[in-house]
Amino acid sequence: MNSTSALAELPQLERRTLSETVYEALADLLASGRLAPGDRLSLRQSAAALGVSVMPVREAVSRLAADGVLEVAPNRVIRVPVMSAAAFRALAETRIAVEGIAVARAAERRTAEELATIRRAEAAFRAEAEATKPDRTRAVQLNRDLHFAIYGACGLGPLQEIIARLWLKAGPVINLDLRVHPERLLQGFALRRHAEALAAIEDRDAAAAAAAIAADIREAAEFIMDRGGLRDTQEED
Amino acid sequence: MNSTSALAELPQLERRTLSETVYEALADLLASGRLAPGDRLSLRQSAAALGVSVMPVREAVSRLAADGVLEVAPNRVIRVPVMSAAAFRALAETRIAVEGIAVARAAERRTAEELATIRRAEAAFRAEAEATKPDRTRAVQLNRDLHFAIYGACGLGPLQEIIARLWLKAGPVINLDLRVHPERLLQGFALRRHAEALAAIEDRDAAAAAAAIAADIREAAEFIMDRGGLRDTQEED
DNA sequence: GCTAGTGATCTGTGATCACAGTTTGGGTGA
DNA sequence: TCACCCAAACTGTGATCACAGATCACTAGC
Repeated sequence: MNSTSALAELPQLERRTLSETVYEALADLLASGRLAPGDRLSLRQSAAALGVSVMPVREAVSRLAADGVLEVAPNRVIRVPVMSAAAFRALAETRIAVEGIAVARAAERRTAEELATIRRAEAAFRAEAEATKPDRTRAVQLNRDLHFAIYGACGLGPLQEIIARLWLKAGPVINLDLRVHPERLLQGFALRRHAEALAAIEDRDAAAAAAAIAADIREAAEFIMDRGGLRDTQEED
Repeated sequence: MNSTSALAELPQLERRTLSETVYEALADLLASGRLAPGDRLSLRQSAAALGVSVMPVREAVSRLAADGVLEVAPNRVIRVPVMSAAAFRALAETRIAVEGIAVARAAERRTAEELATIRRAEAAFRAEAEATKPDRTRAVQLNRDLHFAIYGACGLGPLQEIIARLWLKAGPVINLDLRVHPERLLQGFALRRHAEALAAIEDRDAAAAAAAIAADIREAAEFIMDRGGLRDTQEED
């Protein structure tokens, strides 16, 4: 060992377990709405589809189930929870409260670089949403990127993790709705709220930023609830 | 089937898996501070101690690890995370923000019954704390009961789950400190803040209730940080 | 023609085995 | 006496097997 100082600079390469990979694959399926509320999941089938044994899938599913993103019925059936309108409303209100805190803090504490990142993310989403033929999947991803660019400036790691879990939980409902009613994208509600949030963050106006994000969340939730996008009872697919 | 109406009254008995039982056992160990930051955990030893195979322990540990309550080092060593002072501060600030929301909502929405429950919980904690020879373990449990009696009145299920996870994460640090410095209980900080919170909830004064809980959390956190209760680096036990 | 029952096949859960990587402790070398 | 090294025992991870319970298609009986 002749150059210990050089070795110290080596980045600690993270150990990726199969379980983690499977978790991310499932989480992506849920966040993008390809797994819809009520859809069932089989350990063996998922394992076969992913080319692994059931073990990693078990661990990933149990983590998702612990977060309420999946649920195992007393029949031992794994499925994406079917949220009642009341549950969805409670989730939306929780998001408004928690994400409101994050945005408010972000507005107060954002650095110039963080502001630049947020601005870029806003522009990227705007470009996609205003495109003549917007790609919904991409728009969803860019919307997520924008929100988390904002939350990333709040300076509170635990809060960001909480929000990530809330998004995972709300993801299937929101993205399923977006697949069925893509016109919501075109109405530009989100665009307006994002612009308001960006302006407020530029001005370091915490209250206005929180209000903009709250309106963004509330309008999307109300749109979905008005459309009856929530099934009160499970349907067969 | 001659009495279908009677069958309909049967309570849906929940299925308890071994993993769940193990999870609760480990969570209790962590929440009560019997597992301290830095302590290591072995799957096989835990399984042997609980009289089960490693499988249920694996699932329980993976859930705990997903919540950041346990961590698996790149060496594949499972241990209770050693929080830096900065991480602990961030956790405390997150708790102040999130639990502040819950208390504020509880103050506005609490029913008479919920208020009675909170009042009883406050009296129980006070009785234990003012006892001539208070039982620390019991006091910790009663403190937890009081806080969650309040949060239970906020009307937002997802928010309560978030707070439960935050408590699980902070539990080892706080309760370890309480074991080392039991005198904090006697100084009555918590008692005063609890009384303030109770009074504010009675008056439906959301801001005052949030301030009281914020002070409760902040004072406990500052006490711990002043005492140097946080190890920046791991120690062997 | 319709319902009740029955067996094959699926489900998740738990136990056990196999494996690669890590830690550790005892011994051997200088 | 100290440093090094090697082997045994441990670690979590993944695969496989066994099992009880649930589901579903099908058939026997009315």
